[in-house]
Amino acid sequence: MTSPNEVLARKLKEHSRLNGDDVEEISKLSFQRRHLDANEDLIRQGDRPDVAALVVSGMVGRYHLLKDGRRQYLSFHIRGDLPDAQSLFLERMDHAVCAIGEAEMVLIPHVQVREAFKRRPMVGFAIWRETLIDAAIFREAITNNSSRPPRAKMAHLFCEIYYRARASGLVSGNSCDLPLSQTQIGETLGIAIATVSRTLQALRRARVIEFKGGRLTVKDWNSLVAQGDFNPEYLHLKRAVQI
Amino acid sequence: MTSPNEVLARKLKEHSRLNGDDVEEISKLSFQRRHLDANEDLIRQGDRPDVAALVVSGMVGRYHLLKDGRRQYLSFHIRGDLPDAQSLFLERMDHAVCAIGEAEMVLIPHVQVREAFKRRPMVGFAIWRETLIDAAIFREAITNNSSRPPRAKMAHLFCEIYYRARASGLVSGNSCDLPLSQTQIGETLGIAIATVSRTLQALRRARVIEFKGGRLTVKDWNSLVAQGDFNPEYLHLKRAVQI
DNA sequence: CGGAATGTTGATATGCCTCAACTAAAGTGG
DNA sequence: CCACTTTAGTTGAGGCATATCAACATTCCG
Repeated sequence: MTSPNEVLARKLKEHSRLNGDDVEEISKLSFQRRHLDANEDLIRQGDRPDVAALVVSGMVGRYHLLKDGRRQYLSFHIRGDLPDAQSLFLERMDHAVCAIGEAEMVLIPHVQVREAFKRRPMVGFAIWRETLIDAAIFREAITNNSSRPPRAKMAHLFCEIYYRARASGLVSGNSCDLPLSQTQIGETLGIAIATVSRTLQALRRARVIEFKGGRLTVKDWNSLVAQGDFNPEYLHLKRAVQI
Repeated sequence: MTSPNEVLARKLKEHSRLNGDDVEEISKLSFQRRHLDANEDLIRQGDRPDVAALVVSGMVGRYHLLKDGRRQYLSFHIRGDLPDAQSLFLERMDHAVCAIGEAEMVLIPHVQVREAFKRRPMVGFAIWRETLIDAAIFREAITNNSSRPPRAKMAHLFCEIYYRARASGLVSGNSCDLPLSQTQIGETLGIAIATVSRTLQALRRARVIEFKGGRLTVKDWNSLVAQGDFNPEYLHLKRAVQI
């Protein structure tokens, strides 16, 4: 059983060079565990957290709440991700974080993380880099949601989720967890649920993916990449992932 | 005439607390000047910059280049902004930066900035915060482009630009520079140029804004805010700006 | 002054949304 | 464990907003 500290160190190593002392510093972080039921909010818009959350298992999503109550999902996070790392330096949450399916989290006090930065600047830079990759993912979402037709949007979303899962060792065979509902996919890509349903069926019929029971199965990666115009460079991983 | 160092310090103070030593450290940064013609690229997708760019005057934009040659603009930057601060920790550019109208830039070597972080961690945290606010702006763009009709999108865009200009002291009377073409507005919001033209006219007819000659004039701020569902909290400024 | 870039306008087409009715699956309590 | 309720997904019909296309007007700039 890997500890949350190891989970974090492993994730940071996907993009950053950490030496023994850095990993040692990470291993000293203490934390509190937190279980999330499906759909439960971890943080709400306007909150002022004093802990940083780390995903240990399951999936969480970030979202904006609109005036009329609708949601706009912004990103999804898996094991090793820090979905609210920004709260280290931005007081108030400008968005919320909720569980997609059940999730196990770990909460690390901000003060501890800042102490770690002082002793080991590389740890700070690695987490900074993590937040910069987040930003790159947001940029890609702008492009995806603004300039591609529904089928390409969806293909791109699946590519990103699958690729990141793969990089984190969460793909088995050719499938990974993805406990999103079709409604949530619509709220992510800015398309109506009816369109989500029909587009999914088209992708299924074309034998590109399978998606049911909260799992995504990729049957034809090359086709999915082509249809989503997916180029993983924006994820800034140290080494390209083999799929 | 304010120096680029002062421009940067002033900007960072919009969201971060810096003491005399921090400002002193910023004032020691040396740099190279760079003029950009309208539409000239500063950096391209794939580049590996070893300097960080600071906008001294004018406006620059970040954009993705799509397979078919179209552009998706991601954000716009004014005096004091660091449009490629991320390059401090992400080697390769996943997007390009170009001038919107003419712009004066200053290029600060990465090594110098990193030295400043070592001596004055608060300077590093302030720039980190700056990149986190960037990310918040990207998130807002996801929501804007994905879940609002054209008129609201455009109103929101104008709100953000005007509000940020105001915070940086770049509004005179009730107008600020905005040298975007209608084509570029379309490439920002993901709407066709014909729609941009018609929507602009609607906003003009409603006496909400004026937009010509590269300047944006806000005639009815409250109406613009209402139509764009604009809430400036995501900009994370220390104090709300009076408009 | 002439040419290119930018913006305007109208006509037409269509992709996606909306709505509604239905089916299937999942969760709940007796 | 089954009946019932709720939630999630599917399907079709229809309308509308926005894209597309094309012609024209205007502004900018050399």
